Amino acid sequence: MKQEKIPDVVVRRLPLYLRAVEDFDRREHAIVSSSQLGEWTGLTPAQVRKDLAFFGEFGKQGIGYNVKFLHEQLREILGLTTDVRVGLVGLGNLGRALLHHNVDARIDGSAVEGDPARWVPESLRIVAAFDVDPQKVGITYAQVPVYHVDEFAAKVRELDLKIVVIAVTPESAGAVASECVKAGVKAILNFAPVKLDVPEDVKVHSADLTLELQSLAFYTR
Amino acid sequence: MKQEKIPDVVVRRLPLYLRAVEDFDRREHAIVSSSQLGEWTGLTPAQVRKDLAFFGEFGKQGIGYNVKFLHEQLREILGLTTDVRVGLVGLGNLGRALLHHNVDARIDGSAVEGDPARWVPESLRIVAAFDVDPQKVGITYAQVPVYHVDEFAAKVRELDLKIVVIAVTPESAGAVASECVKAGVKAILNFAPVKLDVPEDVKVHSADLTLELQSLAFYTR
DNA sequence: CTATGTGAAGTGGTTCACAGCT
DNA sequence: AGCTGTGAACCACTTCACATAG
Repeated sequence: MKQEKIPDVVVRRLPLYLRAVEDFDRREHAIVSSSQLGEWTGLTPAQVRKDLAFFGEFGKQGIGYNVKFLHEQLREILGLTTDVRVGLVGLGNLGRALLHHNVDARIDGSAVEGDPARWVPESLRIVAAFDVDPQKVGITYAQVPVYHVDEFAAKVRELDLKIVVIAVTPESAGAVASECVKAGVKAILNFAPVKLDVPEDVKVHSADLTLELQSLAFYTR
Repeated sequence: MKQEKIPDVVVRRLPLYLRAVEDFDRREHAIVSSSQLGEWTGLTPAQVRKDLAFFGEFGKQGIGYNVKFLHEQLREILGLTTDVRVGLVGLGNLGRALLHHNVDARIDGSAVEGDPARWVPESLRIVAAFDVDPQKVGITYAQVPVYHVDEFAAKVRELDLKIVVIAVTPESAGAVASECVKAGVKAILNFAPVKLDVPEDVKVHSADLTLELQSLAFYTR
């Protein structure tokens, strides 16, 4: 292991490994091999090993990886061992659906089979929502308090929001992103169909439905 | 230009170019250069040129690209010049939000500034939804008829659905994907947090909220 | 004999740089 | 002079293959 910069592609695969390991844990495997993880995730065993090697030597040669140990390590690496508090801006249809998703995953949590709670670990949770609509401000939606966007900066600090989900109109998304940057938020999940201009040290992942559909359209001809 | 296989990364950027060109068109530019497109999309001019060169010689040396012509070519390439009919399986919170999104983008369509309709061209539209809940089957939600999943295969053929959006529970997603494959669907947008096993010739794009959030969490430590 | 960790080789996508057209 | 199209150089990630440990 060398503590160099971790490629983004690798970081994007980590949650996949986490999910795989949780599944093996649930199925009571004590040990997993890189081949098994590769099978599960659809990646090559070599890639699994290389990726994990960025962060340490988690396996035993000739044996494989201890499931519980690797699970803990991955949570550690991803920063999921402590609470990661998430804010949501924009309570339109999408924003509300995301809030429902947020609680649903928690409520059916203790349920059997497929156990959705596993997919949204306790540590990663939307704890505050923001909107401009006076009708929405002040209420509690899906167990999450809704504040006016004017309070955004203050609440980011007060609640120590680490990630912000942007689910507003394309026209407002840029302004919201600026607010995030000003407030010191380093990670943004953007659902608005616009490119957000942010400093290098702020990570933006975009979930742009239209872009996805349009590129899929290419493969239908 | 050489009619080789187009890399997936390139295909994923095409909708971005389309969006950029639409914006330049809206702002009444007759010509764009690869630098301008690069600026808009956040890519290098060289990459823009290389990408477009996969499909033909659309520009004029010393001049740039004709906006209207490039727009038309991109729509052609993406297969958006004819209707692309989309089906949605799963009418939970997320599915319903997607349907609203579907109409909203259309209704405010003629509005000014930022013009959301541009982001969801007429040609790409959810025209049928499916669920198992008898309460939902038979109604029309957000102007889209809701059928029972039992009718899925039949409706895919009847309505010529080209893309299917999966917004069901992780437990059912696999089965729905199989149905898609059987019905000949070649493109799937999957919102369920599971890996779908499909043949090579079927494209799956996954929009996995939890994966995105978890990988973002990495950058917050 | 099994499976990790890792240099070395390979692959594929990006950037450079320039010929050629306007 | 300005800008495209493209071979060549470059770079980054992936896969191979093997020394090493159990």
